[in-house]
Amino acid sequence: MKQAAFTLNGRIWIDVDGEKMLGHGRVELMERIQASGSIRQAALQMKMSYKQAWDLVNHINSHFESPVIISQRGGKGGGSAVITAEGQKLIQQFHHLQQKFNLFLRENSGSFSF
Amino acid sequence: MKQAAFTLNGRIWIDVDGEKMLGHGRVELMERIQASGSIRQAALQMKMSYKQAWDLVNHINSHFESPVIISQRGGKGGGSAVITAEGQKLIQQFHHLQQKFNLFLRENSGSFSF
DNA sequence: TAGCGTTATGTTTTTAAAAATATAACGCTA
DNA sequence: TAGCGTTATATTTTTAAAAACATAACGCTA
Repeated sequence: MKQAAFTLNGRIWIDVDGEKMLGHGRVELMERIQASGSIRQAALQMKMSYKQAWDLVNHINSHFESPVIISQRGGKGGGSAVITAEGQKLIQQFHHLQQKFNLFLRENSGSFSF
Repeated sequence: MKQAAFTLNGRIWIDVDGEKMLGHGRVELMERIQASGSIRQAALQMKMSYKQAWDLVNHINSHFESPVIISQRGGKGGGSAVITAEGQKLIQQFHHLQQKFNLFLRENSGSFSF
C-alpha cells in the first residue's frame, strides 16, 4: 500500500486503584446530564441506552464518598439529575488535562521519518 | 465508597488515514519477532494465537510500500521473520514517543484536587 | 523423498460485550 | 387518584470480538 500521513493519536483517563474511573466519554456524559438535567436525555444525545448511561453514572459515583451525580425519581418531569460542585470540578480538571494532552499530540505528531 | 489515589493514565498510537496502525502491543510483537526471528515464537511469548500475530504483522506491512516485517516459509527451522531497518526505526521512534508520554503522565498525575 | 517446523490463510466455534426488552418505584400534575 | 416521564434494576437477546481448529505451502535436513 501507500505511505500516507502518520499522525500521533491517543487517549487519557483517570484511574482509581488501577481501574478506569473517568475518561472522555464519561466526562461528556456528565456534561450532557448537567446541561439537560436528565440522565435519559444525555443518553439519547449520545446514542447509548439509558441502562448503559446509568451504569456509568453509578460506577463514577461509587468512587466517591458522596455521589458527584445526584439523581432523583418521580416529581416534576418524572425525575432529574444534577452534577455537584465537586463533579463540575472533575469535569473542569479533566478538560484542562485533555487540552494539555492535545497539545502534546500535536507537538509530537511531526516527529516521524520513516 | 472511598476516595483513593487518582492517577492519570493513557495510551498513544500511530494512525494512518484515521485507522490505528501501530501501538504498544504491535511494537512489542515486532520486538519479539526481531529477538526470536519467528512470528510463532513471538506469538507464544505474548500468549496470542499465531493467526492473530500474523494478522497484525500483515496489517502493519500493508501500510508501507515495502514490508517492515519480512518473513519466509520453509527452509532451516521451518521459516523465519526479520524486521527491516525501517521497521527498527519505527520501533525506536515509538519508544521515544512513549517515553515522552510517560513523562507527561507522571508530570500531570498530581494535578487533582477533588 | 519423507518429515519437520514454520509461514500463510480460511472456517468454525466460543466468549464477551453491547443492545434490547421488561418492569417496578417514585413524586409531581391534572 | 390516574397518568406521565423519569430513575433504577434485572433479564434476555443480539452482535461483535476472540479463540480455536483445520489445512496447505514451503524449503531445508536427514
